[in-house]
This record gives sequence, C-alpha cells and structure tokens, in this order.
Amino acid sequence: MIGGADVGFEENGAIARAAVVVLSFPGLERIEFAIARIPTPFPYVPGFLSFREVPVILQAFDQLQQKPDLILCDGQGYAHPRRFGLACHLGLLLNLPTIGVAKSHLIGTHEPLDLAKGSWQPLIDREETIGAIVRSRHNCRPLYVSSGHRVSLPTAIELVLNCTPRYRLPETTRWADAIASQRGAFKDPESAQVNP
DNA sequence: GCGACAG
DNA sequence: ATCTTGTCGC
Repeated sequence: MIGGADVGFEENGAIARAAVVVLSFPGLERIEFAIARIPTPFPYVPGFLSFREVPVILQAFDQLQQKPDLILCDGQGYAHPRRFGLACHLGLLLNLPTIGVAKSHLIGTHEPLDLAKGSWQPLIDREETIGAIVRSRHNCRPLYVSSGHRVSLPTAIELVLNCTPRYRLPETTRWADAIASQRGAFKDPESAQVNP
C-alpha cells in the first residue's frame, strides 16, 4: 500500500487542510483517504515547510484504517539546505518509509535532462548527490525526487516512476491534491466522488 | 549587495 | 499555497 499526502489552505491561509490517501501497488487503485483541518500553525518560510504542513498531515494519517507501507510526499526530502525536508520530517515522526516528490526546485544543480520519460539526472549540492530530477512524462517539467526516510534514492526514483503511469505527478499526489483542495465534484467524503 | 527561495 | 479564463503547444 502506498500513501500520498498533500495540504491545501482555506480562509486566506488561516486554516490548513490535509488529505492522506492510500492506493494499492502496483495497481494504484484508491483504497482509502482521510482529511484533517487545523488552524495553520506556522507561516510559509522556504526551508521550514514541514513545520507548516506536517502537523495536519499527522492528524489525517491517524484517521486511516489501513496504514500505507510508504508515503510519497509533496515537497523535498533529503534535497534540503539542512538535508531534512518535509518528507524526512514526516517519515521520522511516523517511522515509515517516505519519498520527497517536489514540483519545483529548492536547492541543487544538475546537468541537462533528456526529454524521454524515465530519464533522470542527479541533483548536486556541495559535492553531494542529494536527490534527482526525474522526467515522469515526455517533454514535461521534471519532478524533484529525493529520499525521505528509510528509502534509497535509486528505489525512490523507481517507485515514483511506477506511481506515475500517465500524468506528470504520481497518482498518490494527484488524489491527495484533489481531496485536500476544495476542487472537483467533492461533496460528501463518504460518497468519494472526487476527480483527480 | 544581489539573487534564490519546496508549498 | 491561492486568486482566476482563456489560451498556446504537443
């Protein structure tokens, strides 16, 4: 079972709303999801994102009946100024394997990336490989992948690609995002009528 | 001093 | 992250 977590905001950022979903693997069928809302505990400060999003994610996670074996996070893992991004923070607190999958760059340099899906390049910072940029779809902006907790970078890249059959983002992230934001045909959580 | 800066 | 319609490109 693979989990996905994402956070959205309401009331001009005053309320943080998290969604954690659980998908089967490798089938990627949606098994379950949970939602939590709390007053936003911390402002957005680059490099300190976990203090803003992890608390509410933990509350949503606690509500799950079926706990996932690993979680794909929306944000950096080891590819962080102090090597401890959101994915590392969440994984350590839950003592669960996690992977950081960010949609944009925070730190690190890299060589040009091939356009073909599946290609990747190491992300380097201070002579160290901290993660990788991965082409999850032909000719699309790359994903910033890095290990979060108890997962190696090669395994992280492989898992992210296996969770991304069609779109730029992993299915886990797409579902969590659709549920965390208040978009789509999301009416009653029980009816589960959501469109990623 | 200047530019960059996950969500 | 969020506001917010149409639109450019494959």
